[in-house]
Amino acid sequence: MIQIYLHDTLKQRKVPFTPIDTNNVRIYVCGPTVYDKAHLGNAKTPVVYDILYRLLCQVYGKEHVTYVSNITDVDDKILNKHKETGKSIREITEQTYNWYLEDMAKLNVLAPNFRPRATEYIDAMIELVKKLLANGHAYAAENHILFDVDSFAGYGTLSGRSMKEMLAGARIEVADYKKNPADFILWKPSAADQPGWDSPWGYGRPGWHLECSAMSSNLLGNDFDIHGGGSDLIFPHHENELAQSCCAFPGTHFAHYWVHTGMLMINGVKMSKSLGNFYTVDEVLQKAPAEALRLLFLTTHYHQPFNFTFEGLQLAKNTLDKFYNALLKNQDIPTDTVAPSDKIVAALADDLNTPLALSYLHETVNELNKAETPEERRRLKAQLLADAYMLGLLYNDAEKWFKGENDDDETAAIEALIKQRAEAKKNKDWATADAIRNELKTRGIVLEDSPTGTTWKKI
RNA sequence: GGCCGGUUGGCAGAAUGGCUUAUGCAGAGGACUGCAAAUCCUUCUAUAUCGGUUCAAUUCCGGUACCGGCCUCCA
Repeated sequence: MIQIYLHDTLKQRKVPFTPIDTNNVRIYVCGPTVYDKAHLGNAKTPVVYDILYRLLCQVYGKEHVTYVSNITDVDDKILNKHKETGKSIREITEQTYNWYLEDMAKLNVLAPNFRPRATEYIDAMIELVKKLLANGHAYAAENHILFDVDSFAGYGTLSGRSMKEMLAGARIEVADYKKNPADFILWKPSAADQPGWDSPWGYGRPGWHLECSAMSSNLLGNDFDIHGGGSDLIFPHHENELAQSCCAFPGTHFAHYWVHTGMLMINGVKMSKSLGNFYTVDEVLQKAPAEALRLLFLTTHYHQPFNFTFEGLQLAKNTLDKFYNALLKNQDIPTDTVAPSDKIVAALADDLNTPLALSYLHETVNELNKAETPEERRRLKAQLLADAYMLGLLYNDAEKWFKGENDDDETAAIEALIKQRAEAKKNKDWATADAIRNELKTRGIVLEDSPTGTTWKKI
């Protein structure tokens, strides 16, 4: 069994990955807060973990991997959206959730085993707060329940900062009822017109970090293998999850490996809602197929910041044109199901080196283009598709990739013109032949002549 | 201010204590083609900077510069 290496945030270096139980490898990834259409950053992270999921399935077997990715559907941003638009909370979260699922499907992200929603785990969260109060890690102040940071010696280890450092440059406005400025909210009161649930501490709602602790322990157990998310979640979100989970379940370690993805940048600046420099997945997909966006995400190592440009998106599209062109030329070759190549698996096992894996894909495509015998083509085509599957690529039909969804009339019209041109070519009437080709080109259709005839593609 | 990460050719982006530093795009030349397109072949260009360790560093260590992230909601 191949050894997987991952960059662990806790150890701040690449380490060999050893699951707690190879029969049930468990991974939890923080999903989006559903209050608005997903932006590119919201899409990049699930694409990265989709690769990790595919790798874990390949190495340990699909039935031995449990992948959980949550949906945050209780949050003040949703509340604000409700105030702005007048739409009900339920309407906002349902709609946004469905948009998110559509985006994920377009990006060929495999469904996790569970997509738990925070509102379905309120009882579990209340239980967690009770435990923390009972064992002295939480306290009540002015109707809030707060986590007592000083009660957990390990606080700050994940994000690699000491309490002193955090306070040094802190810009937080500190509520005066906090014993320590870093104490964070486990449960807060809701006004009558705000969403809330009855609890031992009155009508209220959970603090942000609580849901992931509750859902991970319910679905994966108190100790599980990998916890993932964007690097902007390291502090305070993951630090706080870690603290409250370890304190609620003494003797457990919560996640054994922490994996974080680099931020998506626009013109060298982190893309974020608060800065307003963001693109939604939706609007980007108006300009290129989803697969091009997926491939673009994989051209940079996940741990690095990723700079998004529309030029890059176009290059990714061109790369896929090259790949699909090779598949198109070998359409008639039967597709065998084979295992992914050792090289691809090794590249991904080395902390998800997707750029290296992509370079192998290029090599295979080049070999396929050069292959002379049907046996060779058959072998290389199968290899290419198996390798591409590990990256979640080449999931489209080659012919559809180039021709799109056309109605029969359009197709017939194009083919009639190609037939006319073939006649002209036969008579060496190059002027007519070129005129037809140019006419089609203005309609975005490119012709390719070959010894066996002429094929067409949409650009 | 504190903590963390980065700096590889025209661009994107891997890898590596020494041998030819991938891969893709772009550029140059060629094959194929009626001409194209697609494809194939050949080819030019890079390790921020200054020190240290070493027989040998782009790679390890330290300083400097620049860039970015986190420290507040964020994937």
